Amino acid sequence: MRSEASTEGVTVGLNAVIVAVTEGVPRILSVPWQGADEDSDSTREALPFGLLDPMRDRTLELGLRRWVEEQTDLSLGYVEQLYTFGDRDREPPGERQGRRALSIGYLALVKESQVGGGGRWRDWYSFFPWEDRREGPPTLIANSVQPALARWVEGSADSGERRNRRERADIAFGLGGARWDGERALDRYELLYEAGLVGEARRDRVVGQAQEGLEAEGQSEWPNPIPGRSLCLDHRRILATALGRLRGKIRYRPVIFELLPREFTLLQLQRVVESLAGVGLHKQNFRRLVAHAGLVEGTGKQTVHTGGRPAELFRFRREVLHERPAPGVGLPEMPEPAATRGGGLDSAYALH
Amino acid sequence: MRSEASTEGVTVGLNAVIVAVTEGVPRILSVPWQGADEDSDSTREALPFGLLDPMRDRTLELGLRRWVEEQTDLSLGYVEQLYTFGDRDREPPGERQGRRALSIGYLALVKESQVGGGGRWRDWYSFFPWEDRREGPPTLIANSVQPALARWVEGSADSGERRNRRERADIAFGLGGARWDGERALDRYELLYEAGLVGEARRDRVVGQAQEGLEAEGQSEWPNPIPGRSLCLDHRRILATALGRLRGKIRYRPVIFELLPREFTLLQLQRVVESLAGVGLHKQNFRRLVAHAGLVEGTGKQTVHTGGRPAELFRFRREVLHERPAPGVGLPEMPEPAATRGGGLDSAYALH
DNA sequence: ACCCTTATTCTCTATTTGAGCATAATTGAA
DNA sequence: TTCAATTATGCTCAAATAGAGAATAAGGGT
Repeated sequence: MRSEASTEGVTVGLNAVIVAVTEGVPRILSVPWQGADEDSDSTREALPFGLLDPMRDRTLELGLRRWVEEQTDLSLGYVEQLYTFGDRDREPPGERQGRRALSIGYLALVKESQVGGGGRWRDWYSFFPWEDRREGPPTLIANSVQPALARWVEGSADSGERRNRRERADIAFGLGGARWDGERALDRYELLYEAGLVGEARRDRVVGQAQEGLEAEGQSEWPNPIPGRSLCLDHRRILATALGRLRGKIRYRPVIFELLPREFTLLQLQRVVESLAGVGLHKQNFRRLVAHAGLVEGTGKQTVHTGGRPAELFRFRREVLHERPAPGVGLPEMPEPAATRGGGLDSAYALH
Repeated sequence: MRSEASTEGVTVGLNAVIVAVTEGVPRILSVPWQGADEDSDSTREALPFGLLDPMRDRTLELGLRRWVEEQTDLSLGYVEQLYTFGDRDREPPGERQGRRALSIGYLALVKESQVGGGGRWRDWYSFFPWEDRREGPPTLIANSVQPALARWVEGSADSGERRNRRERADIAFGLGGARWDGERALDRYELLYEAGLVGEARRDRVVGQAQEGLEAEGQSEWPNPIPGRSLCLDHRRILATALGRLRGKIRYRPVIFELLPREFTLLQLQRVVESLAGVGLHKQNFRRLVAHAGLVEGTGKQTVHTGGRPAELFRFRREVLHERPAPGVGLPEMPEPAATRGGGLDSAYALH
């Protein structure tokens, strides 16, 4: 059961989403990019990446660590493989040079203290403004995303396809009575890509999956993109994958402490969780949750106060790994967002 | 920030873990294997796999579907990418032919009706006998795994390393007061591999990460492997990844219905969940859970009875995707396994 | 002393779990 | 026909968890 095929000319790129949280802002490291993208300045930026050296790197993760440490002065703590992307059509035409490119995305977490002046630490939400709901659902969704998606839904001639699109849009963005699910960050980005609502789609000549009514190459017909910084190649897709994965992970593994100093206040911890989850949390209940779950333990020490009563310093409690099968900060199911209710796109269904 | 490296000679294999559940037994499809493994018959079997044809396959997943459908008469429903493996040292020496092999693992779910006579549908737990706890913790753990791991722990000269090993073993296998976590199937397999307790380790000449006291090549010193069917290359590792991932997934996405006919009884549903999760569930509470969560809805129809009172037929309720952010069967945290308590390996800690 | 800010403790209620008892509807055997 | 076995389904009760917020504590500044 082996099919013989020419696998020559495959290039393996290792891409790192390197995350840190500073002052409540989740940030990722980006680097300049001198590729052949024809698009504007916004895509002249990339995730740090390098090629796998098959003769040198014993494992993929070691390869990643090698050149991250060669090229930055970061020391990566937690590293996790995310996904391998290899769509032929997800590269800009200028980049395709006869060889097929795979990119393996990695998620790496570093502590705030590692955020130096060197690289560009971009606010993660500058790439996905619709993902930050700490202050409630962003107006961007009601003002831009929802109408644009509605147009995309209506843009299909086939009524079954319209239902399908409406369903996907509702579930991804929590419209029409559906609830917002922070972990679906990739679904949301992919949907916008398919609908031609992000710059990369235009660059790749994506025509929203049989986007009837629009000419494939009729560039004047492209809808206005939703705001949000682009990246070269498929790097914003990798970034969305990382966001969704990390949001899921913090719920059942104590990875959040990789982003914090050894000792921290509960509010610091809460802010880091909130910044990644993209939702605001109830302070007293959050405290009860992490304390009761045995995730943290108090050191006797106190902070030098910054504003109010001094807070106790806590540290991660390693023993929790013994006690619970899935120790994490178990985010609440967010309260129903009053804002976007009702005006949704309505429903149908398609799995995947 | 691109490092130039020779990426020639990389081969991309697409591997499928194709899962079905029949009569309460979770099964995966395997195929014969004529590779250069020197080991015994047990490794002459493989996951179905094929090579990516970079010129032909537009996406990785399409490539996978192409040759699965070419080579079997299965129609894959749900397909999900698992992980990309590329350790140089995880292939048997005979297989390394100058080129580096990456394997991208996929998980695919098919319905019971697809299980034909064609392939070999192996009981998933025949590869991982320690993972099936439906009848409580298997005696295999207390009888074989625990003592063998204890020897491995003691096999290190360095006391810090011993603590580290003990910690990992405890958490992975739920020993020493730690709780069993079904999703750590990969951790468990990797631990056994490192400890030289599975056949593949011997084949690959792994010396349990600085296994002092054993000669690297002194084959007579190898510990007896833990029972369980082997596979060629790193396929058992992919299989373990799939098991852990699927166990996690059924908790928050309704993928379980991909394995069931369109209409089913609640007991059928429960048996499928149990078979994958590897634990037994409380019947009445399971019923309450899935009904109350809105995951299923009754059709008026009844089964033709098989033994007792006829059961109502249910079907998956698509609308649940609108109502809950993470619809799944939310497994309970298993009751404390009375059997393995107390006799554990004791504790220390190491993240990851 | 009083106000502002943040921390921390508690209460109260509603919901979700865990466990098990009781009842219902079949089939097959006595 | 009646009973035993078997599976389905409904219901209860207590414990644990989650959501919301009041009340109190401990700092700084004016």
